[in-house]
Amino acid sequence: MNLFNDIRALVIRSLEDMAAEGTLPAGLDLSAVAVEPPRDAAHGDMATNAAMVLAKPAGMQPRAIAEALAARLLADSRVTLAEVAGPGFLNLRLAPGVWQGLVGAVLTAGAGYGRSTLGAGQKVNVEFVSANPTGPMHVGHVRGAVFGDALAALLGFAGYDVTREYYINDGGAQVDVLARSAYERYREAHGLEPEIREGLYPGDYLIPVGEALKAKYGASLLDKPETDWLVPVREFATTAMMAMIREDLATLGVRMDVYSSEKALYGTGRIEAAIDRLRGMGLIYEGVLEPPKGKVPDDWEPREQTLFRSTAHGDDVDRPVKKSDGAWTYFAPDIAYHWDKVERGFDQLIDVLGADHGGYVKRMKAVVTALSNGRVPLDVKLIQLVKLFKNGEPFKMSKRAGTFVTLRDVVEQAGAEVTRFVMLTRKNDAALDFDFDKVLEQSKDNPVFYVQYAHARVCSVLRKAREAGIACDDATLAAADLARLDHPAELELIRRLAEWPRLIEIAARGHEPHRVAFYLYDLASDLHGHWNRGNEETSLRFVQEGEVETSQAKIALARAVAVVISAGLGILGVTPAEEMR
RNA sequence: GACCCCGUAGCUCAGGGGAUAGAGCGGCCGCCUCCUAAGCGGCAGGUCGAUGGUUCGAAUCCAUCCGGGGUCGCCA
Repeated sequence: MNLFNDIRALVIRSLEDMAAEGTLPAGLDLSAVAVEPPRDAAHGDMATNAAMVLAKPAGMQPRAIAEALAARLLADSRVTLAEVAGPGFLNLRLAPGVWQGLVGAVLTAGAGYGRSTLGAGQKVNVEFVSANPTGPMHVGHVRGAVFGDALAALLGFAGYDVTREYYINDGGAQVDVLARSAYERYREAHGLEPEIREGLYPGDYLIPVGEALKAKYGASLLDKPETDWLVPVREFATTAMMAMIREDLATLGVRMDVYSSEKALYGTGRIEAAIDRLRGMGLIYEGVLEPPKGKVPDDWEPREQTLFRSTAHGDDVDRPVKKSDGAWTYFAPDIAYHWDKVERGFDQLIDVLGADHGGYVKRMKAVVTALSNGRVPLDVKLIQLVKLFKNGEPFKMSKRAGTFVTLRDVVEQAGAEVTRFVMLTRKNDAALDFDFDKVLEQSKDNPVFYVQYAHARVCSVLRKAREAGIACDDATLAAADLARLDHPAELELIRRLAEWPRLIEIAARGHEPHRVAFYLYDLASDLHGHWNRGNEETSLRFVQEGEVETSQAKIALARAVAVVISAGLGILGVTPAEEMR
């Protein structure tokens, strides 16, 4: 149920009819024809740009097209007014019954209102978080986790078949560092002084891992060379870290469908196979890179490496897949991993990465383009920094000192739901200020509270109505005499509800879950405004003393608002509040 | 030096090529005998960083500059 799509379909059909009867030339491209809410509500309910878009290709005056189109649209019972305005807009007014009927449709569809078939069941893989398994998740990971999870939910709502996936970076040098760090804690568990050298992970979170190693291995790993204990300790520690990370994610309300391991790609021949495939395309060669201009690293010296010709697909320089010592770079298993995703049949890949990985985007896109023969698009969403504040003062964190702010710190202080909502009140590529005090403030300055309050107000109305003996289940409300919703303020609120399915499609197409948060804020604002109008105009209050049928119609509207807020919060991973106390 | 992101009201930010560019905060003025005033309404505040270009139409797309941030072979 998307009224804008319905009316657009009507416009398109009318244009095709006009072409068939010769009013318009045949074979026009109608893809740019749009039906949108006008900027100014005084212009009408909906506006189409058809006449302006088609004027040139049709070789006609915009006005002539608009007028002919208007005449046709008026033949439809839903359209009550169609007038040409401005440079050639066709402004439409719809019959009140169309809007009133929407309230019933929302209540009938319930949580499904706004669901779209846009995705047409296409398989989309959203890879997000992918934090190194070397410690607990910190605040920097939180935003990516929330963003990825909400994006996945949004795409699911828009009709895509979504897989949430975590790529475990358990194959590189950092997990060896983890193993050495854990080994020191193991020694500590045996009463020895741990040597947390420069470069090791100093965090306390490894102390229980050391204890657990002692419980499992006793003293058998003490005084052994690293070559003896590195592999088992690494295995043990990464498993422990991943268990911790899964718990962290659960704390935030994030659940992955698939965990993929980098390490599992080694020794299977899949990295080699992926590189060979690229080699077969002429995209792998041995060569020496130019030193970067401007800022040359101190220890730069030209070396021959195995390179991927990413410049063939839009990158700026070719990228090494092997280090000078012959080992794979991080890039190589990632190539194999993305190939694996392509092979698993995904129609679209999305990687959610920290903004500091921006330099990685072009080569990754080049890989996916090459390995899928251009079939699979990869969209990389870069997540900007979160700056923490407390009482307006910057909140410092330092990973090196082991005193970084963890995901759990954030969730314990702010709560998972508040954290999720606030993290989505900015576009992914804009930095975000997160103030522990502000996000918990119970006032309209706090968008989480503001939206929750709107939902709670509707719940309050329903409680009052039930106390007054008015039946308020959704089925009854949907069948109410909705024609009684004839006040301009009521119709305005309904128009906002009508935008919800459209908003979903726009947000899904752009991979922009923040739009949902902004929409909910606007909807909540409309509800609060309407509520207060009831102070002066008592006929606008939802519960009308002694008038059951009118009350039911008005309550149906309130309930429809709550249904949409609830659905929107659901996408963001937030539970709607029944009351604010 | 190259690449990526950002630049919109005093501040924080929205704005899928459309009409007179919006919201919140801050400032000023109002609204509770009344379903939650934890709220609402109004006023003031803009050369959309700059200059060109594409277009019937540009904050939006392209180019070039300016300013801020990030990244830049053998880390992941």
